[in-house]
Amino acid sequence: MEDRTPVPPPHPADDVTEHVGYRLKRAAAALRGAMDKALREHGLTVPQYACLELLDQRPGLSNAELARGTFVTRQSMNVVLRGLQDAGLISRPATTDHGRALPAHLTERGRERLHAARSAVYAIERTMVDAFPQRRLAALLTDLDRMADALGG
Amino acid sequence: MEDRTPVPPPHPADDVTEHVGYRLKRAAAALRGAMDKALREHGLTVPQYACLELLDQRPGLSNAELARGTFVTRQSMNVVLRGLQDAGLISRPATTDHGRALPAHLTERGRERLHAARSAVYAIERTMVDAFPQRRLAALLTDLDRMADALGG
DNA sequence: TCTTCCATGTCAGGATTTTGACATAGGGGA
DNA sequence: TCCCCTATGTCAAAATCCTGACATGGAAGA
Repeated sequence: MEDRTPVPPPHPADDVTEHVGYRLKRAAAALRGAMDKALREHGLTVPQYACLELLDQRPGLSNAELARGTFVTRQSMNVVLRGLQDAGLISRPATTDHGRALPAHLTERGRERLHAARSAVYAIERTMVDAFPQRRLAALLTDLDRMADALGG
Repeated sequence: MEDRTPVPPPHPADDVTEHVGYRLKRAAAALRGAMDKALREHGLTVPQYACLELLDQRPGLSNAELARGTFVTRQSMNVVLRGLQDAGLISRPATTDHGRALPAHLTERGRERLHAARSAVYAIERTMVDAFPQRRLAALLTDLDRMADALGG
């Protein structure tokens, strides 16, 4: 169709705020802020919630796997897990008979806390999705993924 | 309480990785990582680069204004500015005759450093944009903005 | 004028995250 | 078997960022 792009229009924009990176950062910052505020009322931080959510869907994940799933380092996830463990929201065996990875699991308290916080987070998700035409949702998701893939995410 | 949701169609996905928030976080993390790696070769951090870029387009911005423009707190931007000032990349008057805001400006060294780093960052931007159909770029930008606006960004 | 309010710059403290490093466990070849 | 390579968990130190707080400058209104 209109492959009529004589000049490189991707982003010759003279204004940084027109760049994809800037918009992405802005949206991510807004999301982070909203989640941070909402989760504070449930006594959770964003990484903690992400960890619980991941463990709920895929029980038995190890520290390193959780770190990759939440886009932080192993070391960061390690302190997050300790916090959750001290709060009694997850459990981890002290040793394992095979390998080094220690599988983590939600406790009953962890499940309850997650379910309580989830509604608040879902409301935020809903707010985001309702902010633009729904027919574009699928495209948005795939485009975000493609960008991440292209950057080696 | 809440009447049970008749239908949660936006994203009834059972998998967290299907959520907009997750994708957004993933893309932002990938971008951050790529920029971090590229800018390190130029002796800059991501916030430092963002600050220089903003100052190049809008000279005279104050600490608080830069903070809002880069989505960090005033305090964080303050240490960033000190670092840039110590490195001789920006200049800030010690006092002002009117008000409290201290207008910052790029030095010649700052401009040179920015121009050098800019090419690396633009290459990343290009990689992102080329990862999806070009006709969707405008929609993506506006949708990201709408999400941020909806969340109070 | 004076008083209230908001924005700004800055300090102090703590929380979070990262970088760097090390030892261990397991798999795959030579 | 032995060696190499990768992955994992963990420690230590530093960097980064945020929350809370305070004092100042200016504007708006009584």
